[in-house]
Amino acid sequence: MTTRRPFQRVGEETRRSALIEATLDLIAEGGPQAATVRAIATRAGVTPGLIRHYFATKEELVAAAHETLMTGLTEASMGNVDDLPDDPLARLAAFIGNAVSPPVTDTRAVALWAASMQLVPRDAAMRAVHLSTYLGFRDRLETMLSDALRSAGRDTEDTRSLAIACNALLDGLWVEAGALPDQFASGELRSIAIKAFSRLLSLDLPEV
Amino acid sequence: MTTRRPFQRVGEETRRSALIEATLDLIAEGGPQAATVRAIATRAGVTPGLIRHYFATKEELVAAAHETLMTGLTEASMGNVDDLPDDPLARLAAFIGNAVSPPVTDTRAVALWAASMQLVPRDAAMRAVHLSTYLGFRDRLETMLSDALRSAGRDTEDTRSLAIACNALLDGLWVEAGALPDQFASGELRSIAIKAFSRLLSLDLPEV
DNA sequence: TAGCTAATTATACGCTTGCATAATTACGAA
DNA sequence: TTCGTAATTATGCAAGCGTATAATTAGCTA
Repeated sequence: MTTRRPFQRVGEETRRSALIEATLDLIAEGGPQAATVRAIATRAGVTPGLIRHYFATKEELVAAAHETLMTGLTEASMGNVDDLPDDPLARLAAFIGNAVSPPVTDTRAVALWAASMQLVPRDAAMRAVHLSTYLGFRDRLETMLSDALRSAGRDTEDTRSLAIACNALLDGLWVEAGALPDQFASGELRSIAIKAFSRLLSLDLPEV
Repeated sequence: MTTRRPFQRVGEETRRSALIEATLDLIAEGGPQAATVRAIATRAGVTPGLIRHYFATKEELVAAAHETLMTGLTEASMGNVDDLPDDPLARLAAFIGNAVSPPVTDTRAVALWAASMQLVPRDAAMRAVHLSTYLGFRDRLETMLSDALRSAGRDTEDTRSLAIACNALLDGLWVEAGALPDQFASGELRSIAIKAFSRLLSLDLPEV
């Protein structure tokens, strides 16, 4: 008679997030191929079958992991912006600074994001999550942009186009910061981002 | 007695590039995991064993495909810029337009780029390649930027910072164009890019 | 025309994968 | 305290993977 592995029952939310965390860790370390059902289960301290109990398919688990990651990044970019005084320019500047500085610019996060981007074109669930998180970030940015422009008496701008460009700028800086952290002095990207936004918007954003 | 599949002998270069093309096509259509040895062989019109004859390992084939693609991308971004009249603004505008339009903005290019980005943080060789191609592109861009600024009598700008920002902007737009092609109207990104550059540089770049 | 050799096909092996399903057990409810 | 049930483990399967190796054949050379 062989002894069965002992286990504890844990709340559903705890288990789901443990599985998601394990998935993110594995992808960050070894790319998407490393995140096999068995490896995820081991990392999460459970057996593979349990994954099936919480996620109908592995695809579903990976999509959930991606959503968790991206939502976390957006929140980290928001940082303490909500606590700032009600100055649209200062708030926008703070948001920009957060988005291109640690902990948002994290090697692990960029690697994870890159891994996800591989799946986006092919996987409908991933594409849906990517679209919604992308638009979520961009919409937040667009709101701040139009607030800032309005506060300067310029409310006739094409904020959609501006938001697309600004979002792309932040994305690009974020990727390079994560991929080549040694190429940029500490704070250099923040300064570059603020200056670029100032010129893009023809606004004088505060550097600190 | 079963009949063996008839075949033709073809030059080595032809076979290699056929296999590389098949690999790129498959990744474009179904992501990296769709590019199996068997699928690649079928697409290239040969049997799987032949791959082993030209590439010691599948990894080697994928690396060759990656190099082929990236080389082609750089060339496509340059496009016909060299044939243009010697107007720095027009040349810069053409370069920008190319970088955010088909065929540069291609799903398979973005997917492959993402695949390599994910290796960059933990693979020294990939990091070196990424750094050199990144800097190569950025340096080319910086040259065009300073040419354009000088032609407008503004040669005191911090072109390094500008190039970093402009490069990030192009990268971000390029990625989104490849990841979410349906989110942007045809030519929209080109127009957005030109306008954004115009404001970033305080130059009036031609839209066509 | 004959023969040699490299290009190509054919076959098979060992692993890993995701997923289904059956067996068990922890733990709250009664 | 007992019991029911949902959470968890255990087992297995079918398919697909990359790769190794043997068998064939196309096409050049002499």
